[in-house]
Amino acid sequence: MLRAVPRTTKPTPKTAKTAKRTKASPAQSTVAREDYLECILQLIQSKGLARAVDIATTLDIAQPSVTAMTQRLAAEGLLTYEKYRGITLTTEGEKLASAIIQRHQILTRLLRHFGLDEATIYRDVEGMEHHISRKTLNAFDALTAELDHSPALVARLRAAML
Amino acid sequence: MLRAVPRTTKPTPKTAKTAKRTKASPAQSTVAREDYLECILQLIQSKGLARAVDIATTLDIAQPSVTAMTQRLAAEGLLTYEKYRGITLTTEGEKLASAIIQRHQILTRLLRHFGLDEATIYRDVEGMEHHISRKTLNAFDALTAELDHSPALVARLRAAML
DNA sequence: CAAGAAAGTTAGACGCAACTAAAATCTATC
DNA sequence: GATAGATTTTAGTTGCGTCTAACTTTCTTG
Repeated sequence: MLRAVPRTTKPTPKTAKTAKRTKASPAQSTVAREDYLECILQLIQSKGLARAVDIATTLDIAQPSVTAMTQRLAAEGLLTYEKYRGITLTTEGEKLASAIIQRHQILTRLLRHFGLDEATIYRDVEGMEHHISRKTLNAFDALTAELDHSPALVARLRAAML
Repeated sequence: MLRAVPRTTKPTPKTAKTAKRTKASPAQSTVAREDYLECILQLIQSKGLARAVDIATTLDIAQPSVTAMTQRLAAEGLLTYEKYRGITLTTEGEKLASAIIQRHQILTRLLRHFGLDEATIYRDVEGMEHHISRKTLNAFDALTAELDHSPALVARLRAAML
């Protein structure tokens, strides 16, 4: 049984937060959106076009979900889309997608220095990539450059990880 | 107008995926869950108890949301909870929360080496922490140790970031 | 060029995690 | 010990991103 606790802990300093929650602005860049854009640009680059089937397979989601998201992205001006026809990224969408892919690569290059298995690298990058600021990304990029030409450092690192 | 595209791109090698989507297992550790656990343990450590008001303030969410999540976490055996009384972490919940906090600290220590503003560090850590494997975390930890006693390396890094 | 197969879409539903408004309970104080 | 104020919970919605089933359109192939 838990005993009730006196409420006299302190007047609860409400210092922490001010912003009252950003009521879902229209074209907010969410995780799923970024995954779709990344996938779409990659398909276009590798196959010349991005089909719903392939997007669904790559992202491991059902096809109707692709249609739904495609329509959202179109409404937000990130891609052009015509029923039963094809998908094209707008200039804005392509710029965004490129940035996403670049971010993905920066992260991947960094993690590769640690001698992790590719599956782990992939999962972690997939997870982290949507939450990294440009500033931190720059730091990771610089770090990767250092590791690139410091085999000794990399060796020490890997040794310390065991 | 978009022209339809011939479907002869290739038989679409379905190599990518096999697992058919893990239908939401009962006690899956999601981002929100981890945020709550982290917050609860920190409140307990700093104030001696975790009240719903404080959790709500800290996480910047409404109080009813705290109640809802508290009940879920209780149902999953991560905490003990009695209506209108208090919250206690179970052994399992506390272990999990500790790991989450440790992960948070490892990430924070790494990012601090890059000379970023605290707000950026905090946001990025908050974002990334839920998506990093133990393996990568170990690497980050080793990396931090290296940076700790290599001011020259840190200096080169920061210079490269400008 | 007419099936049949493949791809895409619509419709309807669900789970998560949040919200507001209103009710219930607890604490403190007179 | 009653009651005002703080805290917590219930009830009812919402939006996102997913799903399945069923339907439509497009492509391929004999």
